[in-house]
Amino acid sequence: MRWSQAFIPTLRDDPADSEAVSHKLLVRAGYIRQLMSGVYSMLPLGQRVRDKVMDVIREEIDAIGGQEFLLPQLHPMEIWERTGRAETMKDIMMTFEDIKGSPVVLGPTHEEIFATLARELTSYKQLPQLWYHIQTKFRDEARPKSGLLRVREFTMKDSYTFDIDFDGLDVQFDRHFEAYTRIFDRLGMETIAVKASSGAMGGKDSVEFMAPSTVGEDEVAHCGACGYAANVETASSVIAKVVDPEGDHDLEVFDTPGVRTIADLETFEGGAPADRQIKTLVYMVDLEPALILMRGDHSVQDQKLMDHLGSTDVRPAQPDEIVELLGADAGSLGAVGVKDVRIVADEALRDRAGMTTGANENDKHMRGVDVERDIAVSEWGDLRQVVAGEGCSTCGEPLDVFTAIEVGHIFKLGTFYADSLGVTVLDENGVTAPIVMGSYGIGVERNMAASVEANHDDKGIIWPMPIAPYHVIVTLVRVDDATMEAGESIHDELTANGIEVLLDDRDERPGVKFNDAELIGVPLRVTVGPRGLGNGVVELLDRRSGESSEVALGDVASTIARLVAESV
RNA sequence: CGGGACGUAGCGCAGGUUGGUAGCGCGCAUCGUUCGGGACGAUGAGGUCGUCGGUUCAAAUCCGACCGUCCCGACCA
Repeated sequence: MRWSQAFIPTLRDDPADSEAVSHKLLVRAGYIRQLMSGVYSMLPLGQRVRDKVMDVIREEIDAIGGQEFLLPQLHPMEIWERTGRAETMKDIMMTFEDIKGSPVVLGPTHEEIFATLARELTSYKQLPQLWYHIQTKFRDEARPKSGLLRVREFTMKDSYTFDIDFDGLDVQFDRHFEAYTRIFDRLGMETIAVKASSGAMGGKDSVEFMAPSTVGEDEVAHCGACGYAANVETASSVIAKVVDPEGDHDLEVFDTPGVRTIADLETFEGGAPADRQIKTLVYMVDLEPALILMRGDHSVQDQKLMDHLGSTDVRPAQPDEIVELLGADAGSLGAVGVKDVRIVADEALRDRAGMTTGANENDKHMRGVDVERDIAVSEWGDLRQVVAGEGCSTCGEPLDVFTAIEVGHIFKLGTFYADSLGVTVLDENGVTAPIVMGSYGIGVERNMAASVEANHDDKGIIWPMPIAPYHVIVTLVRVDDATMEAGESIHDELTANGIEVLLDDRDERPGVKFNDAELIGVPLRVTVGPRGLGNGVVELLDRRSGESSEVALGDVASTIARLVAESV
């Protein structure tokens, strides 16, 4: 491809409405343009990378036995009602009515559709199956952000497995785990596989592949010593026990004018350190109030709370709901003496004594609280948000906590879809058995962006060879006849060897061309100019290392073909 | 959905408080000089100032409504 004929609109300045590095670079380097919030056009370079990401995924899923389908983007609402997900996913579903007035959904995912096809499976002899497709998904995210990292229209590879039993599911799950590991490696990313909250899928195991990044939306707790890794939505840790004063503690209410926070009470005369306070939070769980008790210096992890309660209808109570329940405002709340309300206490409060907490009267607190003696705890749970430096629950070494991008997610779905859609086969005894399903997703464009997050420098993108839009860029320092001729012959020879070449034949100053080459991130650059040609050589530059070497004209094609073959 | 910011040429921005012929840089076109790390000179093209309404002799500027985009939070298999 000749750059002079290509549409590669590079920009000198960062776009004003971007924050994430991958967003800035993909726009500046001419890969993408935004059409509306969370919706992007793929320009020619972007489309080439997208295609390559899909190729990598396709190769690895084919390698574990995948059969590629292409399912529709338009779904009848009715099929979503059958599994109940029309309701659970209504907030992100794009819907409209067709000309007859029938409700239609722009597919946010395809479990229902694949499961429907799977009803044609009739015998255990046909199992296992591994089906997948790469298709556009629509999710009306409340808040698209960070360029391609969180969008409303995107491409996803989603695969689905069908087995006669859970042992078979385990095998397919493990194969996907291996395939995903290879995919992210080829996409140039370090990923950590973490246990995730099973969420509303009702499945058993769920593993997320996380690429550490400051712009990631998920937080991961990771132990460098033993390898324990979990989304903070499920992570647990061990903490040092706080030693409470010995002896008897008498309940005592005392005045605390103006004290509204844990920190206030720490510094207040007669107050208590945060780890000797009880934090009382009011939540509405399935529309019923509940008290959540935490140690003063701990935060409740909402997802852990939801998992513990077995409900997704959980929210903090409104100020007026709090007053109605306890008779005081947030800042003066406590659970002592509270009856007929569900009280859930964090494990860190077990056996604690002589604690301080709110007295359910504004500007008053209560000291001398022995948790088990004074509070009618209805259940205990691990509700605490893990913090960096706490002990690993497996080996005790300090945990690291960092943000990461979820680049893939694999689920053991179990028989949820089999049950709701009637996906069954006859087993070897002739008995009807539900098919056991797994589902496995990778967002294509999100992985493009995540790869850029992991592969760039201050000059621009540094694509890993397997997904680079071109393997090599041939930069002509001058566009005189001799240089052009040499450049064209290198381009032709490389192309004949199956190398993808971008020939920068633009009549621009060398600095402009070098900067553009670095910005768009092609891994190899061949610089052709009169200076080298006089000696029969060109310069070969490695984008990532910045190392360059002189290569004789006759050796260019073979040298590059070897480098590309090594790194694709 | 709550909070904040922004919307003026392809891109990045000024102008707005004090209403009166719409500006700067980059990019773009033509010509000339230049040419191994974002050149220089000359000439030029390009804008319903987000939309609608109001105030006014006169609105990019003041007022109102709406639309859009980004950021923080909430939400999110």
